[in-house]
Amino acid sequence: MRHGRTAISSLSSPLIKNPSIHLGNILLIASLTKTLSKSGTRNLDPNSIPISEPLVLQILRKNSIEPAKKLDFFNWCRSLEPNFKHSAVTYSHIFRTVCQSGFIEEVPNLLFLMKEDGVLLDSETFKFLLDSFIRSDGLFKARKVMEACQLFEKMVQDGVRASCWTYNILIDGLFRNGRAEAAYTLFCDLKKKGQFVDGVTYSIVVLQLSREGQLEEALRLAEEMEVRGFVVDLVTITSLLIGFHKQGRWDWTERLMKHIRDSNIVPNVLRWKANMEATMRNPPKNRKDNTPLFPSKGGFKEIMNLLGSAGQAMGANLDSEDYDENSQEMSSFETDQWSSSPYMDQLAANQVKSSEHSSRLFSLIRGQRVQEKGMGSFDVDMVNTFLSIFLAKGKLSLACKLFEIFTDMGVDPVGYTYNSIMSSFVKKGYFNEAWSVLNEMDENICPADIATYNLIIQGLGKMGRADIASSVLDKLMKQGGYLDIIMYNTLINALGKAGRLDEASKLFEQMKTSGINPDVITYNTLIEVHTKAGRLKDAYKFLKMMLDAGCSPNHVTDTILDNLGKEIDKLRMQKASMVHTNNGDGT
DNA sequence: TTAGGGTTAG
Repeated sequence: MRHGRTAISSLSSPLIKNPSIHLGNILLIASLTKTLSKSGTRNLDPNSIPISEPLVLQILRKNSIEPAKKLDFFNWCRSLEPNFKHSAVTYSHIFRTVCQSGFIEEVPNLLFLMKEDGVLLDSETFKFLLDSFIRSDGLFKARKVMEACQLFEKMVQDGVRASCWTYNILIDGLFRNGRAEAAYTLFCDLKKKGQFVDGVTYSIVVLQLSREGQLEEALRLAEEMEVRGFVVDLVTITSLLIGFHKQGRWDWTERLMKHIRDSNIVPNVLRWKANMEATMRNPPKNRKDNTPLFPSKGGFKEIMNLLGSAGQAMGANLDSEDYDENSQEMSSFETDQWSSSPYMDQLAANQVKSSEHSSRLFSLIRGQRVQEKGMGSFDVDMVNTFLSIFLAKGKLSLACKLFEIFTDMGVDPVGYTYNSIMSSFVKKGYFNEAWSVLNEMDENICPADIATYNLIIQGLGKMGRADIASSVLDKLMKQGGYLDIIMYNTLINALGKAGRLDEASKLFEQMKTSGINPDVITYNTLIEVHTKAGRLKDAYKFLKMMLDAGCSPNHVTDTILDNLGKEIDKLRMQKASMVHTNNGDGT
């Protein structure tokens, strides 16, 4: 009851002047009254209900009230009387409400009001806001790097305590949003000052270096971690191992072992992997069945329809007959025969039992790390990681077997697992399989996320159906989704490969206007598709743009530029020979 | 159950 004595009924009159607010608050007042009578308030007199903080919180916590109306209510309370102030808890609530429901643009104004109310942002909410601004996990999360940076500076100025945690969100966000330079500089500065750097900070930087193929530097940092007393843990090691794998440098694991104090981790990871492979080498039961992977409820029907006649085949189950009729690519499938599969039956029938032989090898209790419990304690994320490594190597059979073991242990595959499997089907050109998984993927089992959409676009691009991609995008946008950098890059690639270079360039512009900084992949893709199309001037234009933007080329750029160089030479030769021929004619 | 590992380019 710390705030005013204003009665609700007397407040409804000024609101009527603003119809939209009025409508929202009629509902709120009704709900408020209901809440009060439920909580046993006696002699409910609408003229004497004070707006108090507990009441405000009660309203804000109600799931049945739309976020927009909560915001209306929040502002309405504030307009009641000049002295009304929301509390820190209420601000924390309203921030979560607006961020989680797509009203992130309300944040600056709310911060302003907060300052006016003399309320200081607590560090939890600070972390939450920073995270909302800079990361892009879900379909509906906004991503605004510049705003995030400004928010960060402002908060630190206002006296909110920065921590390793907040800096890590910032560094990771900068890396993920094409600002590697800024991220790395920040990391080095913090290190120099000896502040706000912990094992996770190192792990974030090691990951980025590994991704970029800068393995020497990544290893050096891992070594530095040890020297400075931070544990090189499983997450960091996994990042490095994936980097090694991508460069085909498994031999580097020895160097890694030398650097790591806990000498058991790397051997354990490798032994775990070897055991897994051995288990999978045991002849699978290979019983063919045509049971759908997932209980069918449909979904993505619209996309299937768009594909027209090709869509006929898309509902097809995993049936080996299909492959023989298809391209050469398909016939290699025979040598990498997965089992399809008793486990899938179980999955479909919702009867997942635990199996005897495999559960001893892999215990999947989330959060337990290998250094604590030895090799039986990898978590779900670890399995997903290796699944991806197998898939990237094109070992679908191994990957599917792992998937079976995984589900057999009673672990529900997460969306990521489905995305991985579909994605590698798409990469190998098994579109029917990919679409059938997609078709069966019920929104309730695993909601489609941005990665799902990304692989659809990738698949459509590979099928040479970039034309359909825009329809998929429409569907995504209608659901309130947004495009992330991977989506843009994938689309640009798909359009470029389809020879629709102007559209690709248009998308590039759109990407910049929407505040997403093109990264090295964007530029590489643009240079590559323009080179292949013989538009060398344009290719060169994008190269220049890349350097001007301060985006450093990487090893992939080298390969692409080699090709560009060759094309330019070829053109010179042609010109020279033409001149030569002309001269020859002349003499 | 709280920030980091698994999706995009050659």
